[in-house]
Amino acid sequence: MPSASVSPEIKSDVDQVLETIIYLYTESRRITKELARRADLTGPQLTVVKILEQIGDLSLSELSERIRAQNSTVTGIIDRMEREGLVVRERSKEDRRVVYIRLTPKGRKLAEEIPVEPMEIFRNALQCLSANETRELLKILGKVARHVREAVRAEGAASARGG
Amino acid sequence: MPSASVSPEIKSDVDQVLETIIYLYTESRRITKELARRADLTGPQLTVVKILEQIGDLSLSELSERIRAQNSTVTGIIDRMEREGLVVRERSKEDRRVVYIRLTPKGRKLAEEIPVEPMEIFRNALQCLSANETRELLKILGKVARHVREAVRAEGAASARGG
DNA sequence: GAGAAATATTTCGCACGCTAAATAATGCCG
DNA sequence: CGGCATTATTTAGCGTGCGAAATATTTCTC
Repeated sequence: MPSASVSPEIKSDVDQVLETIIYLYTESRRITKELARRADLTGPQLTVVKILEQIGDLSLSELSERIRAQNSTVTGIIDRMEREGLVVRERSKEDRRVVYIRLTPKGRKLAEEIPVEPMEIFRNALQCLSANETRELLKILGKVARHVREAVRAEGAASARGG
Repeated sequence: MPSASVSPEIKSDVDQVLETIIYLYTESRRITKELARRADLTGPQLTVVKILEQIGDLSLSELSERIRAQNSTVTGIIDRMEREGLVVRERSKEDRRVVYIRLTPKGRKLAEEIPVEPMEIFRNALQCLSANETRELLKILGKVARHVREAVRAEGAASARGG
């Protein structure tokens, strides 16, 4: 997890914002992992179980998209979950390239036993803000994200020219 | 990277904030990785090289703390960097338990060739905000972080009682 | 000053997470 | 119909990332 805060002593507001975002993100992962551990799952496995519980069967690609990971990554996660008897793979009848991932009864039972959604603590913390604050936060963060997106595009163009 | 946005259709402000934070974080990692790739480095390796360039020699523990990773993780990163001749390990004379990590000339040269700090794009985007917006952002994010910390403490206490 | 507790690093085993290449099945176009 | 690009998934190889145990060294304590 690279974060590279090079001079931790005198921190500008900007660096503090960075720091806080990194804290919030890593903490949310840590929480997911901790919740998962209680059910003998890993973080990503808990995420998968909860998604399948709420949405139903998904193809591997759909699942990958949901959890923002590559297909090859999810293949591995599903391999291990299948080994543990939490899910099964089922080839689609319509398109035999597609594999659906389905919770087994064991997987479903386990999902039900974990009432808290992975991001719950994080979400609760955000709900402690007033509606105004939330809107303001969203507005400002949105602006930052927009600038990052632009910079990324510019960066991409520069390197395409040979950066 | 578990993110579990279960219903992507109707998103509340809260979920959008979450989404944006995740976007900003993952994007900042992607950018580090892309910058690194141009110098035949990995993301964490670039981070290490830049930290050592700016701060000087660090013990493995100090380095771990900087990049917010476990010692065992950093041991691996340094192993590979040493193999590539970018850094050397040197045992401390005062405390022979301690290992200092030092850039080789090759490593230093490489660091100098990468002028952009890993988080530069991200930092620039934040600097596009007005001073007021930055303060406001910091204030609100700080509040969120405080609530998360409290929730985490409460959570910890609950599980200690047998959660 | 010897044994115990503490500290710094490494080793081990496992689970992501990525890219590139391989495999399998579908659709398209002449 | 036959080949060919496209799409879905898996395989292979590598680099993190973590926790627990092992190792080496220092410090503390009696």
